[in-house]
Amino acid sequence: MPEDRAPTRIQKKNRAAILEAALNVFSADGFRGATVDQIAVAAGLSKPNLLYYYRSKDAIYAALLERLLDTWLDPLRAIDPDGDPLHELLGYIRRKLEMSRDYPRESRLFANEIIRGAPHIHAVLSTDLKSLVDETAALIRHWAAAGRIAEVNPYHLIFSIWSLTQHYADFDVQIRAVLADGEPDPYPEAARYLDQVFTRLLTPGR
Amino acid sequence: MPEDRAPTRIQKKNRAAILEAALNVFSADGFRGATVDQIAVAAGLSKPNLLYYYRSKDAIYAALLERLLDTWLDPLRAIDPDGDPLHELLGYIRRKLEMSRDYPRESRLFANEIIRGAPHIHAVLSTDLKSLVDETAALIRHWAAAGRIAEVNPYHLIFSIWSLTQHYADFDVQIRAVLADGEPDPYPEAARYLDQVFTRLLTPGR
DNA sequence: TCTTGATTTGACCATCTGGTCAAACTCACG
DNA sequence: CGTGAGTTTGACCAGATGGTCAAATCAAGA
Repeated sequence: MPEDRAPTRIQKKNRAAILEAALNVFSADGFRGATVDQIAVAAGLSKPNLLYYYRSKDAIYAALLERLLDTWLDPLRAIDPDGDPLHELLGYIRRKLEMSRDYPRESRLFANEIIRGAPHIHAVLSTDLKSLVDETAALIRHWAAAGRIAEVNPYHLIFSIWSLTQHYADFDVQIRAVLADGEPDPYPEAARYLDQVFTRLLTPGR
Repeated sequence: MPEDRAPTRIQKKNRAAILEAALNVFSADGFRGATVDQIAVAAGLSKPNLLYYYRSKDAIYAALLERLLDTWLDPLRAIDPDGDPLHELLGYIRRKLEMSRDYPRESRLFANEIIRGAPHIHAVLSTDLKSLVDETAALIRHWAAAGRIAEVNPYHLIFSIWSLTQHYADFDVQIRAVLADGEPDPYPEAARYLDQVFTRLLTPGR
């Protein structure tokens, strides 16, 4: 599988199928819990065939993480420094919550990686992620200094947004077990609740 | 290993050592990632010796989860229905955050179990946990109806408390990677931030 | 001290798992 | 159609892993 040449039609198709299958398997069973055979079957390939496209289990996992990291941070990058602060932040929260709803596998994949100590992406966290968060924190601080939102610790604000939104994907079973009686879909109410929380937190003036 | 007779001194000592070692290993590597040998070594026993005390890897894991579940829910049970609502809820939040700080292994163990779909404790979630949450939700609703705290969805309030506090244990590496510059211990600031969030959310009267 | 049940262990096993390899097959293009 | 690169596979391997077992060792009460 020459990596310098342009990928053939079959390469594109199979690589895509492998990553899709790997996302299913890794997010459900974790890195150690997943087996190459499982991924191969899910991708509709034999094990040696899969290893023809990715050298190793590690390589699949690494490719998957890399491809997803950008998508995952896009909502944060989409905050407009020139927009209305409260509107921008509530919009970010809404987008993150929608990502939990629409991409729970991705959320669980990252959660698992971080819980394990981020062995594969620690470098990215303390460089790319850190700078992105530093920038956003500066922006939030600037907004607060101008009196346009309340004074809050910008880093912990960001952590709390990540935590609250991703919780609905990562702890889905627990949430559904507790809410078993009523509405089966927790997301509409979650959206209302988070809006309430952050509106009350961020609205300036006592 | 007679299970009906009273445990001997050696049984007590070794079972405790095994559970302590298993907590380390399972919380760091997950169920599939952990090996019986690893746990045995960490407990200072040979593998067959360990399997003399617990029939299987599954049995160790089950015993560990069972022993921890109660401890984990104690702070919720400690809420006093006759106390001051805001004080009780902020106290619960503080206790949960302290548990994240002092028992991160337990937090990660549960997080891992839930993310995997709670295969071992799903029954407990939809019975014991659910009733405990239902009770607390009723209490919160009652407080809100009496105008003593703001009107909030009590279930999502509880979810948000779990989410925000456990985040500091489960996503520790990420938090420290992002905060790398300043104070190495995020907990004091986290406590202040969470206090601010929930005080603003719950204080009644717009 | 003797005896009996509790404890410990070395050797072993079946299965699973990540990965290899040579050979076979397929596809696109001249 | 012929050909060479790209693709697929059955057979295989070494190491890891959960678990077993008979035999050896130890602890404590009679």
